[in-house]
Amino acid sequence: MPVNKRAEPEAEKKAQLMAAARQLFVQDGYESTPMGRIAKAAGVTPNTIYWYFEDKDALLLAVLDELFQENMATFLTVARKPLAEQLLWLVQTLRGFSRLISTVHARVRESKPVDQWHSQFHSIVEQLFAMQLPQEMTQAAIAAEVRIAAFTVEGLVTHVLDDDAVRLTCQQLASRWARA
Amino acid sequence: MPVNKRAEPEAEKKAQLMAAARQLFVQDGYESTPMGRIAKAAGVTPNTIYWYFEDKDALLLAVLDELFQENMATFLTVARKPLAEQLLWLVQTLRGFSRLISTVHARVRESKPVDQWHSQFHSIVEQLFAMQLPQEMTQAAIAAEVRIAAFTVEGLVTHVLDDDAVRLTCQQLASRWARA
DNA sequence: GGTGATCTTGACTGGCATTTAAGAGGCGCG
DNA sequence: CGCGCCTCTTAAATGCCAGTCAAGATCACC
Repeated sequence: MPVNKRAEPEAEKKAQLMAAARQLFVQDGYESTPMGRIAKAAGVTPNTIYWYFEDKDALLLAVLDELFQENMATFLTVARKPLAEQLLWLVQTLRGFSRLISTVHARVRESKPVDQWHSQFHSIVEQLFAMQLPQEMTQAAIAAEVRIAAFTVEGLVTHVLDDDAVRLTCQQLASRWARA
Repeated sequence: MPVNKRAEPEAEKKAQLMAAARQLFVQDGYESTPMGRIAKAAGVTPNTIYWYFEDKDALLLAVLDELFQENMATFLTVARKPLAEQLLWLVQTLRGFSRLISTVHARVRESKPVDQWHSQFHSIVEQLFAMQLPQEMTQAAIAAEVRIAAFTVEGLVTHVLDDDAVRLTCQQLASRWARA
């Protein structure tokens, strides 16, 4: 039996709420945006959000998934460029969501779903990098280098740094693999 | 005019509150420990804490300062060992306070005092590392390497990893400077 | 033993996520 | 057509928490 033949299907309403949440999460940070503000931005009352999302955490995860999918698509554009450039692209892209990145790291401890999302995100991104490192390296060395790269990216994203510092750090990081 | 000739001088009471807060912050995390619980652990009412500390933030900073001083003293023990060992020591030490590290990074955005503390901490630690890198490197390269090291340490501290992974990553990181 | 500074407390405020239960509106079936 | 049911929305309430306020209690010194 088909349900939901309303003017505005569930998926659409959900997307609206996510758009409002996303904008505020990115701009003001997850912790600093009350559900009430998201609701107002979407033109509903706070409780309505709870009909579409289990809780604030679920809303966060939905936004994270959306952002991930969008940027994964964009990544294909730079996937064949040199590693240093990919690194720089990644950092600059993530910098646009630095508050969200901080939030994820903060919430990993208290929210199992966020923890899982975070683990999966790391797995995918690290896999993507690992496969581009020189074949001569041992598995252990590759794993270590990947961690160094991942953590450096995170640091560059979450700390206040000027663009030069970011660029130089990416270059320095990549220079390691060029001559190996 | 001498004040505070009470049985329990201000400094002592402050230390008690800090001890209670520290234990709970490290164990449960700053965000998950209400002032009330700290108060109960110290045998007072929540409001008493506010006589000794401006707010929860100030209490956090006091604990951070204490931790920093204590561990800075211990650092002198390993200061002359090879860089890779210093790195490993640092990571293992900080891992004991990983929740606090996450909290600092999360709060940097909303609390100027925490931001300042964090900046100063980075300055000192990075300075300590920079001076041990090979003299032949350019200033820019040193700065970049230091950032890579600092961010890698942070990543190793705040992410869930087994000891082997931590050790291998430190070695790999340090191997860069050995042959330079 | 009174006076003022130092400390402690209970009661309160305001913000927030989330729950509960009561509505409003459309859909299909008799 | 109308009646009940599922879908959606809401107002009102709950409970937790950081922080404020104003009234005590305790002490140090005169």
